[in-house]
Amino acid sequence: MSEQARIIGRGTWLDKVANEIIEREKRLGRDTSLIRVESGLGASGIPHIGSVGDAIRSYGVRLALESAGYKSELIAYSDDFDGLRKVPAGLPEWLKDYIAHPVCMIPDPFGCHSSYADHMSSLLKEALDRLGIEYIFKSGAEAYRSGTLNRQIVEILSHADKIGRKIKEMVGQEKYESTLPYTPLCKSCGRIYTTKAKSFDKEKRTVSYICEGTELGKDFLNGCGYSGEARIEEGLGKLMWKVEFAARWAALDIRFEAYGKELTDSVRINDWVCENILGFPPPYHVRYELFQDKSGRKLSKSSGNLVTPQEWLEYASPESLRLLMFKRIVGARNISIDDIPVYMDEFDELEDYYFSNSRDPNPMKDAKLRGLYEYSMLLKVPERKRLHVPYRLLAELASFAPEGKEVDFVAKRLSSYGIARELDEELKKRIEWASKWAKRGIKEQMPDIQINEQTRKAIIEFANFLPSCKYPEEIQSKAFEVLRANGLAPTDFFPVVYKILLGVNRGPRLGPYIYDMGVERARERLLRAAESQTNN
RNA sequence: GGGCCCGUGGCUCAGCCAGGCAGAGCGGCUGGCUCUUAACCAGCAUGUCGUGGGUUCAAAUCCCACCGGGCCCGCCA
Repeated sequence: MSEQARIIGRGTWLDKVANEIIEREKRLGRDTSLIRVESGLGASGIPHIGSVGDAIRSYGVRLALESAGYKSELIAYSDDFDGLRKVPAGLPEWLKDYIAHPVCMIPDPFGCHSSYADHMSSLLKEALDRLGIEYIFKSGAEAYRSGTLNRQIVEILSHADKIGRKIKEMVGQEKYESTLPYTPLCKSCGRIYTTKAKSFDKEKRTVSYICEGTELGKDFLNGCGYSGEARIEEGLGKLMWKVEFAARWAALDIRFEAYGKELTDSVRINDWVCENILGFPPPYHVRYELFQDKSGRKLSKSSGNLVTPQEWLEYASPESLRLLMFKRIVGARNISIDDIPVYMDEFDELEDYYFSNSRDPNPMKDAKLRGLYEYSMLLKVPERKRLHVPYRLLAELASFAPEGKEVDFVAKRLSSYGIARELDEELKKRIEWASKWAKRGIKEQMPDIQINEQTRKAIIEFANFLPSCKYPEEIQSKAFEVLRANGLAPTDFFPVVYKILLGVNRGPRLGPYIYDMGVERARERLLRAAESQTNN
């Protein structure tokens, strides 16, 4: 119990993992002058929040290793030589002609990058850059081309029978008892996966193959019938997934890699291959749950619940996303863009804690909270607390701010509430995030309003008076003047006005609001609404 | 067939990985401020922490079994 009470590093799971890696490396007696960690970058589809999550977490482990006094670096390895398995939802139909072609050899459907893979991994790299994640980029295709994996490929192919039997034993898959775990790029049709590797010539370092087709999903994909030989040195072929990680780990000297739970079996086999065929103790692993939407379903483009890092960073700070990933590794997380305010405020709370004088009575929790903050800031802690304004307040204010004037409008409000006196860059960014969030996906539609004759008269009268108003209070007074003159109660009048201007039946004090949005514009909106009712 | 996750106030969830008085936001309700309207202020929650066992001085948290919901693997990558 006393040894359990020891605080490791900064008290987070990142420190615990780093510590376990270090202990293990010492036990193995390996050189620890550089502890390299890896994260895979998928290149077969639009990157979602989980793809960057893997990299963010790996980078966190890197920081924790360095924090413990060990040099470390993160390799971001792009699977750009994988074949396209299906056309992702939302991408052009013509891509189906490229099924089973390596994604690095498919044209970019968006037309802005040199290939499909380049486009996808650029999105990922851009997100990582914005998140302050440092990494060394490696392209899988380039690794094959340059011979990085040659030694491992030869070892694996030389022991293919042994590996095939082991795979059968471990997961029951029989395929590799009769096929080499290597898929050459067909010299005739340019596809991988459709080729079946028949035999390996260790002397010539070639694989002979026939392009005979393969099952992909539910369909069978016909081969082109070509048969030929692939030389390992040319890099025109790749290892199958059940053994590819192992080759990478050994070739790049990887000591840690996290993985999502769907890869469990694959990692088990790769670990075995790494250890027993390549003689390299496999990296230390942590397994994490996949990110799901609020109803517990998998995030996917076709379900329309995809959360991309780009989207997140449009509405929220990089540190909020880093916090989400660092907070814990265990358990599943249901995430949704709707919850952005929660994550933003959570970060502010953590920052408040960090800079406050009160301490959690449990030293471990205290350490963890402080550590979590430091890691979320990538260990670059500011001098003092930044200004915190509840995200929902910003969003609320921005939601009825006149279009294009959100920042000024919200800043003015905050100032009048005494929350924030001046508008600095930090606050400006926050307002922009909250404002985009609040206004996301709203369709410009005239709300369905019932206006009775009395109210319509009052609204028209009020609207026509607006252009002559010079002060907010003038507008406010006029509103009451008009509604009384027409024998209306405030509840007959205001909700309708708000509904027309904002789409909801409540809102900010009317005078200043109309003043801010512009009297001409308000007049036009009110008249249009009042008149459209006449026609019904 | 194998593995995993989730189940906490009306709703959405945090807390669980390193046990220490059951929490937050939203919604709702009451009152204040306001020329009724956003914001703001004060107040309001008798919660089987899915169920049943176990460990412990102490369990939402750790262990076992079960129930309900969901996911992954068992093609391929």
